[in-house]
Amino acid sequence: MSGPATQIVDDDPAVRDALQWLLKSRGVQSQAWESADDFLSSASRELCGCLLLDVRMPGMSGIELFDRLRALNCRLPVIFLTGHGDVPMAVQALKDGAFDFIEKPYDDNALVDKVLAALEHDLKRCARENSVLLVRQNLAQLTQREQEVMQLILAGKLNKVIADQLGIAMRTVEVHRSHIFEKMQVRSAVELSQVLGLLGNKPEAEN
Amino acid sequence: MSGPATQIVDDDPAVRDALQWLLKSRGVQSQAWESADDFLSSASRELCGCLLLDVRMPGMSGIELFDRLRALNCRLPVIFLTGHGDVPMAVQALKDGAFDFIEKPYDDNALVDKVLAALEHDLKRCARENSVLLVRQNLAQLTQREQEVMQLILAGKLNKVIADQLGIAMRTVEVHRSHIFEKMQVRSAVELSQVLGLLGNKPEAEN
DNA sequence: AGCCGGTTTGCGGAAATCCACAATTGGCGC
DNA sequence: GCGCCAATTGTGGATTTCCGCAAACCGGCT
Repeated sequence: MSGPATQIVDDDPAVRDALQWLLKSRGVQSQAWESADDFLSSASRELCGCLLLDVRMPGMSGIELFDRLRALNCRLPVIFLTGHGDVPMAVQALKDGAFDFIEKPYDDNALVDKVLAALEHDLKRCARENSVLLVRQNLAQLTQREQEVMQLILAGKLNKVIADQLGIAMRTVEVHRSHIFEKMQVRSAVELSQVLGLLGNKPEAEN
Repeated sequence: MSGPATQIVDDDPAVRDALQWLLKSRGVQSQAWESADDFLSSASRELCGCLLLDVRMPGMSGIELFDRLRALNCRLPVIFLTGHGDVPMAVQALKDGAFDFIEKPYDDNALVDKVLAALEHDLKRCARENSVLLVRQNLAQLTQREQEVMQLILAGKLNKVIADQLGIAMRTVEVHRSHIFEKMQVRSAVELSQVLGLLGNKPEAEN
């Protein structure tokens, strides 16, 4: 559980050892896996850090593992490693959201730099992810009715209008309103809209 | 000025003609330029569409032109074309925000698809850009004082508190407030915060 | 039946917002 | 100096928000 670590997936034991040794020498923790299935079945999807994936492996390829993880809503930054990379493959991987794409043989310093960049990137991502999660949790404990009222509040409507529109008394709207603020841990409609603004805005959308 | 068009920059006349013919046959307007300098000096930076850049050219390379444009705050999607592309170059270009990277010889259909994707992408970008521009214009006509007050409003503070903090009467704050809403073309603090939320959220951040 | 939580409503008052009307001050340009 | 504009303030009233206190209804669970 500790800090951010690098997950290495490569079928070649020599490569795994070399990478682990290299990273360890630079103070980067890492775990290594022999195959994509191995990683998928054992690793937590909640972790923070980055992935170093070999493209060509027996069984599931690195690319396929990447796709699987994205489908599983795992946003860990992925650095591909390949000895037979071609341009179209690299381009596709990057456009699909891979963090980097490195050809073997790799330069030690360059690789470490990219890993460090990925780790730093993921720290920010995790921070964002966590605040988004918090907001979602707050949002989840809102009643159906409260969510309706919230929508109307965010639409900038006055309590009076909301009451009319929902066919209820203004007082009721006021009660909902205060419950919403309480559960969402904000103290004004402005804060509410700002907090909610975090949800729709992923700084990294596919280009 | 018409609709979105593709700007082609390639030193080889045969390639330019082939591309223009290909695009025209698919209903895509295009303009061609012989060199990066040529394009830079003649083309408007306000247009909408996409760029098709040859990487290797006498004088300024496509990559360099790309960097120049980014420095000039031009966000047009760029598709690189190259006959001697290597993986690191493609990766760097994509990480720097290029839209795509195609090797020559290219497949006609694939290239057109990518161009169309870029054009569609740019339509959305332009739409976003325009609304952002509008907001900026509104923001620009706010007085110094009004901007200060706006910040405090967005911080969720009450008029009374704002008045204290700025050392002015509450009435003055109210006046500023109404001026702000008027100039920003919104009718409540909630709308204001939503409109302002558009500014900080570029869907495309560098990875 | 009894309890609980969501939804609803009313009353009444404190606080805040919104606004029209009115006015003063100070800087800037013609 | 005069006009213009930003910034400032005041008065007073209409409207809205915010809240505590109280209570009713209903569906689900024990």
